[in-house]
Amino acid sequence: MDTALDRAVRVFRERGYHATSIGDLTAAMRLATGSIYKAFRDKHAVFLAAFERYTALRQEQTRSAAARGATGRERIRHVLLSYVEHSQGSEGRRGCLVVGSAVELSALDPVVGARVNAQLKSNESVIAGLIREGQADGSIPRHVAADHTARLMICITQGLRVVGKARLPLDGERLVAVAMKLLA
Amino acid sequence: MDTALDRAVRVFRERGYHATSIGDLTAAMRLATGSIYKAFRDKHAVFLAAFERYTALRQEQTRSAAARGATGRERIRHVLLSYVEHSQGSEGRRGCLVVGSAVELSALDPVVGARVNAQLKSNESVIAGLIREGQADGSIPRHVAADHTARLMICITQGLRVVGKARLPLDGERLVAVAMKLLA
DNA sequence: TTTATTCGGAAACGTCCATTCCCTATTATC
DNA sequence: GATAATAGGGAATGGACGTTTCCGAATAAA
Repeated sequence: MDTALDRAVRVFRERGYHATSIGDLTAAMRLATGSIYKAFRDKHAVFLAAFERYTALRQEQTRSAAARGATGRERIRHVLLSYVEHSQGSEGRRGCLVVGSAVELSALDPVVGARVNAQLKSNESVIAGLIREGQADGSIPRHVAADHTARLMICITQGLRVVGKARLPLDGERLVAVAMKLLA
Repeated sequence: MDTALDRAVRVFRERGYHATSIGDLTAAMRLATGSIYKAFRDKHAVFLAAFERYTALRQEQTRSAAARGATGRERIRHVLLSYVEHSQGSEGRRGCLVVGSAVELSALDPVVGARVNAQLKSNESVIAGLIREGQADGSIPRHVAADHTARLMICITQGLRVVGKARLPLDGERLVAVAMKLLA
């Protein structure tokens, strides 16, 4: 079931919600129509489950990226680098389910809207936490405004996914080097 | 016809492409079905025309925002401020047609994909031009990498639209103040 | 006044979609 | 070994969508 959901995640990331038909889902999930409707109430429920699974996976990936750094500053650098990597190439073209949901559904679907909002806030507080960590360990100056800088970094990460989906090439090292000025 | 197209822009921004039915368009454009199909080949053509009109309008708005500043640096500040303003409140909830198209259509619709790509590159070169302008007038240090900084700023602007659509509040002055560190 | 033409409106059509229903294996229970 | 229960597959259905076509009104030309 989880592998079927992973396949659903993939389709929703590529096509978005409305452009994904039940036929697309049956093909991708290798499940017949009836089986999908036995496991989920409707298409919307499949999407919500896929969204949940996607965010859990991404949170884990971000966590492990952060763990690659020793200081708060280095942790943020690795998180940003990881975002750039995920926004590039075939993975980038596949897109981010959070960004996709925010753009396509957030305004008209309160349930999805709430989850997107919660996810962005959660990501933001992770970044803000890393900034404060860096200020505690001395790798980030005290005068950096943790909250506003974190919010701007969220904008950068979400923007990276948009730009990546549009196939603009992203030079990870250089881009992140510029972004790190925000922590000066 | 142009006012009808403006109304189409509005619907597409709010609902995206796939969630907008011809019925939505007739209601918004105050045109009957037959009239729309007399003016445009199909729904896709309406969307393309709306996209064209939207980008023209936004380009003009950005231009006039830039004109509010005296130096290259100040021009960029006003452009960023203008983006934050447009990403907030009801205008923000309405969304950006470029971001929406990038996320929803770019990967599967080559025509739209090309236009989105071109639009992003155009915006990026405007920013890069302003950075070089600032370097010429002394308001921006020479060591700033115009191209990479411009690309990162595009990420910020596109990310702002995503975050704005998700209804996170944006403190324009503070956010832009942080972003201006990229020009240090 | 009559004819030709253009423009907008609305009904009609065929397709595709989400959802339901029913059938068939397979597993568990007695 | 027979039966009940469950899970999966696939055809059927009702509705909505994009598109086409036809009709009437208004305008311009003769």
